[in-house]
Amino acid sequence: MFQMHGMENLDLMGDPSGSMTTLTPMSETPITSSHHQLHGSYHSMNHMMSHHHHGGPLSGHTPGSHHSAMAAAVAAASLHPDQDTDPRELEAFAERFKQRRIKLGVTQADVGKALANLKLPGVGALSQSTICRFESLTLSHNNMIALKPILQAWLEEAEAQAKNKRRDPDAPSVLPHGEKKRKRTSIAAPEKRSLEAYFAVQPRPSGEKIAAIAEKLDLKKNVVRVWFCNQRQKQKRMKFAAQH
DNA sequence: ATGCATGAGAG
DNA sequence: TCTCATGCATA
Repeated sequence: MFQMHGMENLDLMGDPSGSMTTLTPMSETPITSSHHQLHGSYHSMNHMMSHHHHGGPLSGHTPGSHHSAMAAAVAAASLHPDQDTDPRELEAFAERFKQRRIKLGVTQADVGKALANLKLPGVGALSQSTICRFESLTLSHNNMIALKPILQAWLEEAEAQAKNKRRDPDAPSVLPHGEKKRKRTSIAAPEKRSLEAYFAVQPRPSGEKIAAIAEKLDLKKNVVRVWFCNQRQKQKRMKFAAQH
């Protein structure tokens, strides 16, 4: 149970040129998102709607002069860096968040949608995936820090309204019909094991190595490239980060 | 809950 | 090309 699949005699591991590539210590300002999109009609809408995160509105300054409710959140985030960037604090908050969210009878998807209603500058809706990942700490440290004040703002708002026993029967979504759906490639277990073996010795293979691996495993080069990218991202997620 | 994918931004 | 934030699709 340890088959080194397609690693036979392919010199994919040797790296004479010492291509250690970058070791970026996160020099940018990856704060949060700004995108609104509900359901995917990924047909012709796929390259125009998508997302548009990064360098988001929360990246350091408030465009224009529109601080309001978020000013508090932003202030909190910058006035107590220690507390807000502390992995344990994040972990504690994530747990509290989830518990209170459930107490309110709100789903992860609901929270994501509700964020858009908070009208915080540059803060739109988020997906169920992201809320789930926040709660389970499976986001990067920076991402957790960026999302915390936003989710905290939502939580406070939601609990305030819960007291007033507010209820809003929102209209169920009407899924746009018959649009092409994105298909998810599934990498078979044997191939995945090989990829993991390669990754263990070379997490950042060059384009040529990727091509070689792809051919060996009979996978699209892009699939292999993306697999490595996602694998690297995984390594950086809080859960496995040796920070706590 | 998580696998594979997209796209903006930065080299 | 890579990273990073994020999401659709699916198990």
